[in-house]
Amino acid sequence: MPERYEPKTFEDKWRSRWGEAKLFQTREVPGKPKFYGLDFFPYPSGAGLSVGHCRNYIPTDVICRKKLMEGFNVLHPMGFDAFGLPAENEAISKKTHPSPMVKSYGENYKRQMDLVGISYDWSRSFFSSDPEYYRWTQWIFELMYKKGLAYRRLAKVNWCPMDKTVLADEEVEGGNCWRCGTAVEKKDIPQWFFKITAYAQRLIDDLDTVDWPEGIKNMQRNWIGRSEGVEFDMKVAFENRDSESAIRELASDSQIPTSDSDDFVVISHERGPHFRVFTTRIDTIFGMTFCVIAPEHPLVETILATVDSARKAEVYSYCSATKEISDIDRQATSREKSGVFTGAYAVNPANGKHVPIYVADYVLMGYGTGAIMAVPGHDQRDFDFAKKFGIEIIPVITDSLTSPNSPHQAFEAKDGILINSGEYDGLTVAEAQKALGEWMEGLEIGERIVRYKLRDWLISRQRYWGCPIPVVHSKDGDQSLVLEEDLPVELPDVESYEPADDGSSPLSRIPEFVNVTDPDGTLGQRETDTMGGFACSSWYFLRFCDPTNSEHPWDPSKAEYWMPVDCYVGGAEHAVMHLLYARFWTKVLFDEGLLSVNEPFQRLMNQGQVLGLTPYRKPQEGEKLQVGEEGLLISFDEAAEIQAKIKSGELDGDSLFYRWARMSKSKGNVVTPDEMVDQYGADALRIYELFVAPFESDVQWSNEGVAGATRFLNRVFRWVSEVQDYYEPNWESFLATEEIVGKGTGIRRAVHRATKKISADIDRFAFNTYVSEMMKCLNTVTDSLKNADWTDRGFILAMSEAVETFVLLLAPAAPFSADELWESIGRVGFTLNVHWPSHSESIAAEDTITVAVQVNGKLRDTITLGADATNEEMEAIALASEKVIIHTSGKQIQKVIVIPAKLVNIVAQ
RNA sequence: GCCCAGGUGGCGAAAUUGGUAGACGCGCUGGCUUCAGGUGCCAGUAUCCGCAAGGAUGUGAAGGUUCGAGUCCUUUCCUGGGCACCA
Repeated sequence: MPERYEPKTFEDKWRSRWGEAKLFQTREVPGKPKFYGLDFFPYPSGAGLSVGHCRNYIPTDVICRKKLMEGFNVLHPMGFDAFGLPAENEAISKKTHPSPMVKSYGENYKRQMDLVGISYDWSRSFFSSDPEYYRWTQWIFELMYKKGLAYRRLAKVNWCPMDKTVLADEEVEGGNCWRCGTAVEKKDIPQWFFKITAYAQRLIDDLDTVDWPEGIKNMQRNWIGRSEGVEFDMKVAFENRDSESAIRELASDSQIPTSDSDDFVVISHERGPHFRVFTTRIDTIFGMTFCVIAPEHPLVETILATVDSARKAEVYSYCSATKEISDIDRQATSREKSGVFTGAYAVNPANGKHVPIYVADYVLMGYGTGAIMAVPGHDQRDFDFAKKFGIEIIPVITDSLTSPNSPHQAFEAKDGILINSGEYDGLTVAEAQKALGEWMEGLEIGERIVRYKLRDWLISRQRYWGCPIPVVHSKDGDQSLVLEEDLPVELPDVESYEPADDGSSPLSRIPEFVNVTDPDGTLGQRETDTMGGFACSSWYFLRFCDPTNSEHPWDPSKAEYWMPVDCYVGGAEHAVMHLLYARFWTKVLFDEGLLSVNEPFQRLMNQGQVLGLTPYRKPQEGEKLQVGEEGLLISFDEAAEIQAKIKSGELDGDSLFYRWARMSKSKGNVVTPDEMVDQYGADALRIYELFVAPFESDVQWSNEGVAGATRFLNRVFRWVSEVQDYYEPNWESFLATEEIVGKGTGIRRAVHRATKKISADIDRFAFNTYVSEMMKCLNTVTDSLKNADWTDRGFILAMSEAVETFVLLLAPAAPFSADELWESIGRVGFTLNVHWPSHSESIAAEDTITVAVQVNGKLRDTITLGADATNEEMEAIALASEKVIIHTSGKQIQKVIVIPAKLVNIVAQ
């Protein structure tokens, strides 16, 4: 038995023994509780795993290993999200085919995961690009189609000119493609959508039933964007009677109602022009001093037909100018408001007032009705617009603390009292919203409704490397599903699969794929778009329950047993993509009776990122920077050169700087588990990753810390080897009858305390304190090794218990070392098959307590008492303390507060 | 602008319900072991004053509640993340 941690002498041995024993194979032993621990489905990149990935996989592994030891049936699978853009782009750049490429990358991932000792059941693994898997992705698509939840329509969609495909709304970040950062364009193409909007409310409501980080839940709520408000009709009025004839021509019904005002011709809203607006602040309706419609709003055409040619030209040029501005620019909040008066007026239904209708690009056609009532007194955007165009600002909500007439900004208070609002004066905002909503509903000019920002999920991609959409288009324009028995529609194996600039799919260039004969003999053409990668990852966790089923996507009884995922671990970057889609699919499958759960992931945890040190160089003259960058990424070699030049005075110190950045191959800051395992060992890497910071915090990687973990493991090995010769394997039965006195009690106390603390820490994802408790426990037991009396029987028994328990507590974090140590004390088999240690409260309890003694809340003394000391004893001894007497001299003791076993506070004045 | 998550030594951090702030580790300092050390062991390490005993200060800032606040309340500043002319 070595006195040091020498991982190279035993890691390979245990890796192969675990494999031979099929140690990680999922067991479904009847009568045991189940635990499903899952990591996010990774895309196997050519760069391989970094220590950042390990920060995801190691904690999940710790949890799963502990659950196994606690007697659970554990499902801990891993597979690969192989379809999709990143794989295809990587294959194109390497001039290879994605299929063999992702397989070899997946193999490399598996090798690295095994290297680190992650306990995955590889017998359940698959790639999302396997036909046996995507067959069922297509099957679920067909289910969606039959339920009316998958449909195709012409839509203005986000087009990435670099990746040459459309993107879902969730894949656009600040107007740019989430993968390549290119500005997206708008394009009109017929596209496939999933009707996720039908589930908007349930996707919000059921967030209350899952144990997820509050931040992720909020991001989903914001993304779905529920808002409650009132949608109502407004009549349009025109400036002069000349317009009336124009309207008469426009209206299908020539009967023009009479005017209800001397100055205006008013068209009834049933017959003539009218428009609807949506507002969340119906309570401010008396403050409406204008209306705004989006430049794309159909009402613009109607109004233009009625106005003089000069105004017509002005409005028309504004609307066409808007089309030239990109969405990103148009939606920049910093932009100054622009717009133009249309010549028409809207009639406020609440007070009959006529307010001008403007066209302005700050109102978007894509949300609500594309038209708003503008209340500059209580909406900052309307306020800015009113200021610029000199429109009246009427305050209608007041708050005793804030001036409603503030000239610099709108008063957007959500609570307050109504003023200037006729019969509604004096009501609160909430009361007025209810009253006005009911009033409008009574008159049938409006109704209270709920709106969502969420839009349907666009899944078509004009790319090769994805799951084919199992649809055939017939010549007459009909579309039909591929028969279930003909699934999967296999992706053809072709050499050339590059995307096309015109938005056509590469599959459309393959006649053998496109042209098919329908069962009824007619000629049809296959759909050539493929599904975006997120479709494939929306159900993989279900397939893991029954991965080799060739008759069904899964056996419902198996899904019922394993689902939901008890603990799902991955990065926060998927908050509104994968995590929303997977919830949606789960709900659809639940509604179909295929699942017994409504939510797929009961508990979600987001690990922090691992950041690598990244050198940058300030640009020299003529060099261009990427958008948002302050310097140019350089290699560490280049950084070293520049540093030498700075030292010699050739360059100034500002020309180089370092930054912590997410590890990526392109940044050259990746630290791989391979190099860490080689240098320090897998267990040292695991211990360090667990210990370095709280699970959810980002960490700045340093190799020095790994060396610290090695030191800890060294000390563990030295301790066990020292105890080894005296180790009593039957300590448990002896301890049951023999009473331990002296040094042994302290050892036992430390071990039982550690067992208690560690069991709780792992459950609450506090892996850093798990490791620190191991270190503390080790410090205690090795301290008692000094002047050890190996003739003391109690000491030997306690030490034997300590070694064995410690090794088991260590097992989830450092499984290689644990099994090696286990063997070295003569035990047979694997720690994973041994039951997790339990603790005794009475042994863990201290026999003395340290009482803090305060005078007026300041610590003045600490005293040690027997654990059974009463409050009265604590008080008496505290009052007798010399330091207390000094600090209370000349003062009157007002009262004494005693917290049992903790503290005495003497209040003196 | 809105919504989250955070601010604790030189550094990573700890502190179940309000009850001895800084556990555990890294780094650093001194000592021992060593031909040597990127080894191991021992001691020290929040700040300020002091030889020491001891004292004062101290969890971003300012108030408040309390016998007692890192923890609860109010205001505010800063950092990171997300959303954003969404009516």
